[in-house]
Amino acid sequence: MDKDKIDKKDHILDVAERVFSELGFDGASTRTISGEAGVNMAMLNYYFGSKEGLFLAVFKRKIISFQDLLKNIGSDGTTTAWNKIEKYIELYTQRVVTNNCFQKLLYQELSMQRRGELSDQITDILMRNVSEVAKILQDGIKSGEFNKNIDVELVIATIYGTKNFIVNSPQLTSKVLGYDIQNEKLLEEKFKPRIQAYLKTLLRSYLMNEHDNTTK
Amino acid sequence: MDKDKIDKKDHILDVAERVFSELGFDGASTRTISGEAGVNMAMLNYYFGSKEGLFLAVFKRKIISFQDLLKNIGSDGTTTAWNKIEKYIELYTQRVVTNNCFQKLLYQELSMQRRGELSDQITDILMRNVSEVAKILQDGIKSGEFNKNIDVELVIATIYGTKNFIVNSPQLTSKVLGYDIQNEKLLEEKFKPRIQAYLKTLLRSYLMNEHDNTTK
DNA sequence: TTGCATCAATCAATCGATTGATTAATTTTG
DNA sequence: CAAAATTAATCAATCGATTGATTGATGCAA
Repeated sequence: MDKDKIDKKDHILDVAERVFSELGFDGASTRTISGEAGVNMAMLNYYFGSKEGLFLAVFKRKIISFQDLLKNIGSDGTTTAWNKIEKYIELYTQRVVTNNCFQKLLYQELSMQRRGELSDQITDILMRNVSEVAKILQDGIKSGEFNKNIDVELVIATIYGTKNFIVNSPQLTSKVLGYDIQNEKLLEEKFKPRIQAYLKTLLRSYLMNEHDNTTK
Repeated sequence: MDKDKIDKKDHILDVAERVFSELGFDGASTRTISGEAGVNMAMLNYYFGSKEGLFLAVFKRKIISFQDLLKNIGSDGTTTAWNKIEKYIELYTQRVVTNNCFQKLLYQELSMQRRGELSDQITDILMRNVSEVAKILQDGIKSGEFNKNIDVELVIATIYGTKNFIVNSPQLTSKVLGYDIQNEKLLEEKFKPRIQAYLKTLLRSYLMNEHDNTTK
């Protein structure tokens, strides 16, 4: 049945996403992926053409959900810039919790500039996210809600970077934080509220308190 | 002569550092490294035991000098905690500018948890850096210099994460910042002063301004 | 319905290439 | 000479990919 075929492809993509996330593109062999997915090696090439084709398929499937989520952010005209930032932090951290394997894979791949076409696609999509946040910040400056001297671009680097550091080096951060970042339950119950509260306090301090930031 | 041997080893390490940085651990074959270094393949194993040993040697050479510098900052009893943080930011960003290829490699490797022993060793060494900063922060809290509600561990994640985000996804951040992060001259002249000023302002706001951070 | 053809799906087996590592022979050095 | 350094050649292992054979389901003709 056609449904079975789609389910199987989807299952392979699920497994591939996890294995790629854990081992990277090079480290994840087609044998490992097919083995863990419970399918014959040849099926990967049969369905996706090549290892790289499989990798791209994993990404494209996710990319679609990216773009849908994007539309709900920043378009609300009835609230303050700070409320938008808070809302964004909440949405963003939630997505990290539920997709942290993929998030890791995403920035892993982005940091290896090999496979140029793919890197360009990822960059373009992430740029839309970035532009959205930048717009919120700039609106907040214009309205006087935020300090006029803030470094918009580096604030964005802090939001994404703080999260990435934790997600992409779980071995290190688990040691630093004192609990296992890779445990889903702990991630949801302990990490999520903590980083949400932290990012809100950190950004409110920087964006809304008085300080001189003459150099830029 | 003994000096020649050390020089040759050092030359291999130089080349290996560059090739690893460009291609990652997996992508860099021992043949490529030995070829570009102009030595026989077997010399890598002769000197460093294995590919992993070579990688570790590259890593250790880089990290040791930095750790000495860091310890000197932390142990200075004549200055404030904030001055130590400022000093650390300066030292750290300088390090990133002159070693950004290696910095990228470092966190690339850390984000792949494969090669357990290697990851563990990297984690241990980085933990020493982290602990040093944590100690400065905690001392600042005790002395009343910093807000008592700050999230020490996540502040560290912000310092390292902000930098990593920029260094590890240069394609994206170059677009965001408007200039090429991979250009050494621009990195030194534009990026370094900018991120130094930003991190100082950001952290001073969070660490020293009044704010409630009840949730943690 | 029966018999035949078609086609996607799946499999074990194997391909050539490349990997990191090792050997044994050779050269250099002290 | 003896030890250390260096080499070419080769090792077994693994990689991604491809092959030809087989399966089972489907459609169609008689």
